[in-house]
Amino acid sequence: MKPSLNARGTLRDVAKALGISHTTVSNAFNRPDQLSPELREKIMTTARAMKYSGPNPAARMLNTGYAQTIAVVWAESLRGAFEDQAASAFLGGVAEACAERGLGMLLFQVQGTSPSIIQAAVVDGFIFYSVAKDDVTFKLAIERGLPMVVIDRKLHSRIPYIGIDNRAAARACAQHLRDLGHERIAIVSLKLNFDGYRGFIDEQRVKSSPLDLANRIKGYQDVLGKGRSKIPVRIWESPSSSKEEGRIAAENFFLEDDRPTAILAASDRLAIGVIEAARSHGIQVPRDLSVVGFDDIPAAQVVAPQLTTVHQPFTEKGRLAVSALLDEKAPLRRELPTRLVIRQSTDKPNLG
Amino acid sequence: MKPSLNARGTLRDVAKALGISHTTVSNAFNRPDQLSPELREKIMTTARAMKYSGPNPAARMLNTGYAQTIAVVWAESLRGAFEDQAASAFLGGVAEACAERGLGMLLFQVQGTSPSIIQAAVVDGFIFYSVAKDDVTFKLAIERGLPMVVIDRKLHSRIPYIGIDNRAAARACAQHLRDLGHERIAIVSLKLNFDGYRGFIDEQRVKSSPLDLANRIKGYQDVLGKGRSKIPVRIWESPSSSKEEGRIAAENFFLEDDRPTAILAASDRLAIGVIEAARSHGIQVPRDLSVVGFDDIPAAQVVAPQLTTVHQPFTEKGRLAVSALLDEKAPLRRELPTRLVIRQSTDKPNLG
DNA sequence: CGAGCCTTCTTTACCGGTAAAGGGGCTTGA
DNA sequence: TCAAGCCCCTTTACCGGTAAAGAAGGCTCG
Repeated sequence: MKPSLNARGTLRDVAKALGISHTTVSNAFNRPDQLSPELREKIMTTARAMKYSGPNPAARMLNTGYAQTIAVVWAESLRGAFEDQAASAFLGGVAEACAERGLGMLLFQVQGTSPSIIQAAVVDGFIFYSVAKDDVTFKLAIERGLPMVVIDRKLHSRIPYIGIDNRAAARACAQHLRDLGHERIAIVSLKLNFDGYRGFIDEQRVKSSPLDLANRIKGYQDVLGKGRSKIPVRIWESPSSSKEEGRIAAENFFLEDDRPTAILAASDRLAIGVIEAARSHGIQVPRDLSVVGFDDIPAAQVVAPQLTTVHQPFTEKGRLAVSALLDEKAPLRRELPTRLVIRQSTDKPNLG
Repeated sequence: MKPSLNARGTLRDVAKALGISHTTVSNAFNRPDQLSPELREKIMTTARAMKYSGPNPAARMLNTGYAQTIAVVWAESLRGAFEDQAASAFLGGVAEACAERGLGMLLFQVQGTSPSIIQAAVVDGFIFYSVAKDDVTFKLAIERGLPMVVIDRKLHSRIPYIGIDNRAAARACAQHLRDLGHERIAIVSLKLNFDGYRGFIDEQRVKSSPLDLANRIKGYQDVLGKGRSKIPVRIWESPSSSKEEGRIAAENFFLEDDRPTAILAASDRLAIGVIEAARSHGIQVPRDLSVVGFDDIPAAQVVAPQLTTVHQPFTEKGRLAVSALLDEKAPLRRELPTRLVIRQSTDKPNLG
């Protein structure tokens, strides 16, 4: 790619062509009230003729200090984010809020990219989505001293946080199953650490997880581990949120002697995978197996049976992230409400 | 938001603190081989101590001419794009290609935003997705003279275009239905013009459409309107691609005396809506009604029955868009291959 | 032993704008 | 009638860097 930015002449060229000061040309573009309408018209005409398309954004930014753009930094694969309806909904909210404010939205993928793009980003602020505390990118962004917001993870006491009360939401899921009468319940967790582990895990791993997502599992446990009968729960950890991972997890539960009558999945995508695995094993949902998801992505209403899940306001989360970044009076930490949506994938256990 | 960019001092401040030339500091960051390792180390330490986090991106860009960022300009609501798996897949491809090249990806929504953001965008090039020929944004971008690519629409003979052969793909869909023996076939079209029309349309509207999407309908017609028996086809136009619109379209076809035995939908989202409408009318797919989609979004495999549709390589499209923008040798116009994927939503017509 | 060269920095000239202050001519009002 | 004020435009000083050329000192090598 050739340096085509200055291929079209500059503000000064236009000024020279008209024999006027370059500041006047600048004013023609930025402060129409500072010059006569006639001259302004003449300038605009000349500019068009010379194919000058307006002030160089970089130069302008150098003066004003504003990029009119905010960055969204994505910890993992952006491509994966676009495939994930939950992530997409969040990004949609950010996009919407940006559009309303006339801002651009710059997307960065951390994984596999040089962290220096963070330093090179021409932006006014950063929104971090699911990055680790010790992420280089995060540190670099802090060093830049620009406004920041972190989503779903309380990374820093001085940096605004937006998330949900995962634990309470998860409790509602588990309670729902318990109310239905389930006693053999299994859990499919999302990743609890950065080691890419896949398999059965114990309570210790949940306790020591640095991720906020662990609160979902803790929430399940809050309900299942107390009351008249403590329910021994098997937990499977999936390294990522996808149908395939959900299927793998389910297969492993199905192998057991005492197959669970219900499965709590930490995301809808996992839950959908569980349902598919059940189908291919001839296990009927919800008759033989109840499944609860988390997130309430659009697909939750498309699968058969429609998924019982926790609705979380992803779009609103995105919108609030922008607000938290730009509005001085925005609160430092904010947790959005969630609600359990009971659809068709849960029912009383079939003990026949 | 306060102007926080220069809150941390500049390259010159660091130089002054060390009593050296500012160029040397610049070199410390950009050309380590131009100075002694010891001095570089000292500079970096001082910089860190002074909370100087590296060269100002805007200033750097002003010199180098590169923003290390490309823009994706979206004609309609970006929020809608994130909800649409087809659009998301494309964006995912762009994101992936950008990440590989260490570029940022700037997203713009045209709708409802001031077009001037195009002029203000600190970018090296533009990818336009489904914008109209007379879109102001598009014109402004041309004026800026930066590299451009247009997706799915041949807007300009000199600007690279990436798309698919909609007509041929659509022919394959129609042929599939015909091969199965269908004679009463209806079409649900995507928008053919910018007037927001919803309802039955005639052939004339298809012919006069300025959009490339019209070629899907033309492709259907190619097959249905020829051969031993011309099949009279009813066409419904939906203003946007969504389940709801598909449902509305289907409802209108179901009202007719001679209900179609098959429906060709111009997108999977429409097709899924059609299937849902059928279900709520007690019409079984594919026994009573065959449905063909277009795009092969992930949801096409999640719905029951799984959708017969045309697979198009969205992610690849995104990747190629970036390549077309940056690689000098990329072809000016390129059409990607598609293929008909036959799943469970189509069958022989039930004439019983 | 001195020319030539490399290493390591510095000087100077931009990049393409914006902002604040300045200045000439004309209107206004006491 | 003359100072004050306004309209329009210009001058000047930056914004925070990069790049090319220059200079001082030490090294190599014939």
